[in-house]
Amino acid sequence: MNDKKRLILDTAIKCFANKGYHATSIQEIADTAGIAKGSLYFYFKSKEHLLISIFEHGFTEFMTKMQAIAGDSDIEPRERLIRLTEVQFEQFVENHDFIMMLFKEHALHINEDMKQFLFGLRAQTIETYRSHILAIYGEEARPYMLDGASLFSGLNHEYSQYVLFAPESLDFRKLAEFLADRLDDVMFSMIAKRPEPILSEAKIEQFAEKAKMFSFKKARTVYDEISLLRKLIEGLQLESAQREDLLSSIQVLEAEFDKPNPQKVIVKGMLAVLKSCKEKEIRQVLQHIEAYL
Amino acid sequence: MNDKKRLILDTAIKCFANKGYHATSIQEIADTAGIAKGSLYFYFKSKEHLLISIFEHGFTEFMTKMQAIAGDSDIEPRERLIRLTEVQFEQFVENHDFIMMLFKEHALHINEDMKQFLFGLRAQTIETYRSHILAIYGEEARPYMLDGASLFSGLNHEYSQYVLFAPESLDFRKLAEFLADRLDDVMFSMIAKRPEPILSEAKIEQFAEKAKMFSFKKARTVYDEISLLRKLIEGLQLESAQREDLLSSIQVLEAEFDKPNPQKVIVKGMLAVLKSCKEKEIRQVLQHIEAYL
Amino acid sequence: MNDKKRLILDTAIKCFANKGYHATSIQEIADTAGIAKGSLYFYFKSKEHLLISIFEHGFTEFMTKMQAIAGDSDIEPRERLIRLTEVQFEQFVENHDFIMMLFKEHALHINEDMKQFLFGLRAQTIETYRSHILAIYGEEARPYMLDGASLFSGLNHEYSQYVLFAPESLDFRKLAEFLADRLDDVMFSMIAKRPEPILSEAKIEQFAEKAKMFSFKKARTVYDEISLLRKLIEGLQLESAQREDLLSSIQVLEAEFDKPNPQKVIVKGMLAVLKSCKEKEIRQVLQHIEAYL
Amino acid sequence: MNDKKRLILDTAIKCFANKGYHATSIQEIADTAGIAKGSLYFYFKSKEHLLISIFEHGFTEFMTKMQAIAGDSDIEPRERLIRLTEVQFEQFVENHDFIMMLFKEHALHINEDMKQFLFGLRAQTIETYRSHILAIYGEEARPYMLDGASLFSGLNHEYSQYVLFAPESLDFRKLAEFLADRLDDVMFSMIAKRPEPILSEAKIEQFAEKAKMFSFKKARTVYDEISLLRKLIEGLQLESAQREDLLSSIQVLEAEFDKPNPQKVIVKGMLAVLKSCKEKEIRQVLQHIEAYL
DNA sequence: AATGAATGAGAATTCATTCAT
DNA sequence: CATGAATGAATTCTCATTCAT
Repeated sequence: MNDKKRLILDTAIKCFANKGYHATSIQEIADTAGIAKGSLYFYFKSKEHLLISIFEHGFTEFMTKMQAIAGDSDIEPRERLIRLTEVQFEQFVENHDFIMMLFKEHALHINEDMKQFLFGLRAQTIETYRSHILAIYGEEARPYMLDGASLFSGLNHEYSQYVLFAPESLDFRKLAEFLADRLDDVMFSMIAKRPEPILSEAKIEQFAEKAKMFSFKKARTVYDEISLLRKLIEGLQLESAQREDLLSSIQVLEAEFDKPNPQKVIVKGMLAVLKSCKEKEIRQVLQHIEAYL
Repeated sequence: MNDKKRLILDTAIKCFANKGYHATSIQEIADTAGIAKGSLYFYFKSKEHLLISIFEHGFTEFMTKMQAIAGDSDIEPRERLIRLTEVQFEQFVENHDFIMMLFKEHALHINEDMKQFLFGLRAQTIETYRSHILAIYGEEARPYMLDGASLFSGLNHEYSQYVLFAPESLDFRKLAEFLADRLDDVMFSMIAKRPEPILSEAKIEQFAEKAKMFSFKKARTVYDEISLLRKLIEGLQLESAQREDLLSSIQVLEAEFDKPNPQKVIVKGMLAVLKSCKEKEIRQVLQHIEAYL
Repeated sequence: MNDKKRLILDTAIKCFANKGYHATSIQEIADTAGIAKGSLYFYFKSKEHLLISIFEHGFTEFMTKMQAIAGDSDIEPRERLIRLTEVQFEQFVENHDFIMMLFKEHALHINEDMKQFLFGLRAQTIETYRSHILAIYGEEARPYMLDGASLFSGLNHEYSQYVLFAPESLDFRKLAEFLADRLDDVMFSMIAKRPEPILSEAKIEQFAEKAKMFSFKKARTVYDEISLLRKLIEGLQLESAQREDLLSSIQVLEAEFDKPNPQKVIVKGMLAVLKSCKEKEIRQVLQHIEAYL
Repeated sequence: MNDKKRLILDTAIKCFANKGYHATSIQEIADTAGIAKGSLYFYFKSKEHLLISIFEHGFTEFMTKMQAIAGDSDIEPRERLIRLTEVQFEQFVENHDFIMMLFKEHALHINEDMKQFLFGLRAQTIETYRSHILAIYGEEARPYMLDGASLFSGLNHEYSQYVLFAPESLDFRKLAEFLADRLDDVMFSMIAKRPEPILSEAKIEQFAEKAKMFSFKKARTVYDEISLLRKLIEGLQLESAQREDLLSSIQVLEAEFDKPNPQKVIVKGMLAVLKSCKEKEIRQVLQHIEAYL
């Protein structure tokens, strides 16, 4: 990577970490980096793409080291988990600003891709912990592997904050061992006492489902929404050409939702057509319908 | 509280929870609430104050219930912690959008007050857990009370996500008990094995210090500001023509402020000239000087 | 129409007439109208839409008067053509700036709709002249109706320039009569001497075809365009979610065009989805496909 | 001419013909030509000059052939006009993109020279036609030579469009003859019927005058400018605070210019204050004053 | 109380032009 | 000659806030 590009990237990370993505202007990044605003656009085609680049670089750098350890089967599982945690903390320090940025704006849903990516990341973390737990504690631990993974993730996340704010006062190796010991504590206890687990594959799945299609609400059925929409549009004063367009898209929409497997694209497309109406109320209804996707 | 005000507040919470504070426009809130943009300003004097109001209401609602339990000494400590956790989850569901908003934009540092407030909140949570730990596990647990509090906080936070996204599939009482059991696991283990604690009062203090003072300002006089300005400008690499322009406007500025009745126009004019410097720091100083008018 | 909206519209027409669409900035329009830049956006959602509004209003105003005359069968055909021409000149003066704008930037192909509209306009003019010629000169003139219409259009266009720049020195009635006399001259001559006509339905059609799909590198069928689109999108680096969306909309698009009566809305909708790609080349292909509607 | 220069020129013509001058970026031309943006500036000192070069080359190429014919007194006048027209059409095909560009953006008034040039071109065309008409139809045609020239120009222009869009389907010789025949029709008719002419030398002159001076400036002294400024500002409806600000800056301005060595900074500053007025006229005056620095 | 038109500062982005290599 | 990185002014557009009604 180009020096200047790197400079911009690093500066942007710092700025985003300080004030958040939205509160940081391109001008600010350029000023801080000591370059002209236009130059930034030579390297990154938009603010959004700058953020995406940050993520790409941040994670590849971060992940390569992590995965080298995670995949090293020479190391015994418990030690591997400890090393993983230790290296994670080291990486936190090394990529302090990047991680800080993530901590600050937990959900940087700039676009759908980003959302999917961040969501997938979390899923992967839990997955890694789960497999380590199975490897460390054996088949007996299977019912608790998801709870164990979540518990460890929680502990990890909590101490990460201390790592981020005052890294010099912590011995990462010791901290990782400490956390592994605590995982031992809860795992051995659960294996011994056999409480009912909280999390199951099904629940995690359910959670994933929900989290993904968030920002959606329902209150009315799609059909209610669609017929409300029709009424609203009929009430507008429109050119006959536009009116016809809108009403036929509503028809298509209805037909699509009637099918056993409505095609997402068609719904999206019709909504896009309907979005040519700027009416407040209509927009709202469209958002609601969008939520059914 | 007025109905309309409540409506705006709830709508805003929902919007902020969906898209984040910065990505939500006042227009959007007004539209969603079905009121005029101007009306919003009748109830809240700015977007910032709207957010602050959200926090005030969100937390008072949230905290009153929590504190009723936390302070009820009739309940035995362990049970109290469980109830506290349970009620917390219930509150998460009840104030779903508000909590979602907090989760999404972890650090809403709109202004210094907000920052202090959010920071204090975290401190208070840890404090509550700590005192409960001491009460539950006795003096032996004292060296581990901070680690215990942090561990519990981490577990809590992790499962909170499941609570937020799929509350209907979780039994909060059972979950709270489960988490208390896990706290038992780690506390008893630590008390038994006496490992070296990770956190100490001193370290927490140090962390607090670091986290708090990330940005700060100090009051200066106009003359301080002006001389700071001169230094900054002298430090810049400029064309001699521009440099001269800038330095002479500083001179005029100083001379003007020295007069018994500085002419506002001249000050304004000189500031306008100086604004040709796009440097962030200089801009800031100019803003400060502008404030003296 | 709102006063302020009208003011903005009129000002914009004037500015566009003076310097052309591209060379006129929004700031300039706002300044000239004596309003704030933001206000303009309250009434028109973009510069492009401002232009579209100008066209809509300009033409409806213009056309209503023209069509009242064109459709008045009480008036004898030759007199009707004269009156049409006369009123056209009067309208040129009344809507001076608007017409000036059209003269200046002959092809304001801001978007495909605009292009189609302007093109249709010309077709309609020729059509009007043609029917008048048939009515005036009878069946004998049929072989020359297209040439006649073009000749008259040419004469008309040429003298329109004088009308626009120095209307006060011209008597529109006399000018219209003069032009009608000249049409007589050429029509009678052609009817008498029966030269080979230059234009035929087929040639006009051919011309229309060419002119419409201009800016196209080569004429392709919809299917070619769609498969080109697929290739382009497959070549992009996209998140799997978006990629899937795009590819399935292409599939729907193909399926729709395969049907005997493709539904316009569905095509529009799919195009709307595909427009999320901002790539220049893709955009172009989308415009081409749009043209098939 | 250098190969590379020719390449750039041709590419630019093509781009300008496709999208218009303003809508085409230098980057686009460079990309299409397959050269670096900077290289373009080696051959042409600006986008404007590139356009001017296009015109120069386009017209010299175009005109040399035309003028060879126009000036060939061996050819009998009517035949000369036909040949002229024929060659014109041939040239249209040969320089298709260049002509297309002219048709698209009818008035490329990039600067005053360009305007004069394009205007002169039109005048010259009319002049050529006029002299041919006199030569063909004799002194009797004198009263109608201007109308005849305009009529022929109109016919010519109209059919040029067909030539541009579908050249392959037209026989240029036949078309030219056809148009000459139509000129015969109208000229003989006018000579016979002696209608009142529409155009006269005086009117053409008047038209030229009007068309030429659409924008103009005249030099004033600083003091004139300043007092104009004061009048303009006094004519504005302003808050008393702002009004005072502005008027006092005008006073300072006047005082400063009265001094033997006006301080540049102060002038600049005052102008900056005055720029808070967004009025177009005021802005203009400010620019003029700025020029005195 | 409520509205929505109006504002203008500031945001992202584009682009002609320059310049060191 | 050629390049492409760098610039910064200008442009379109957004949005929190104000204000007359």
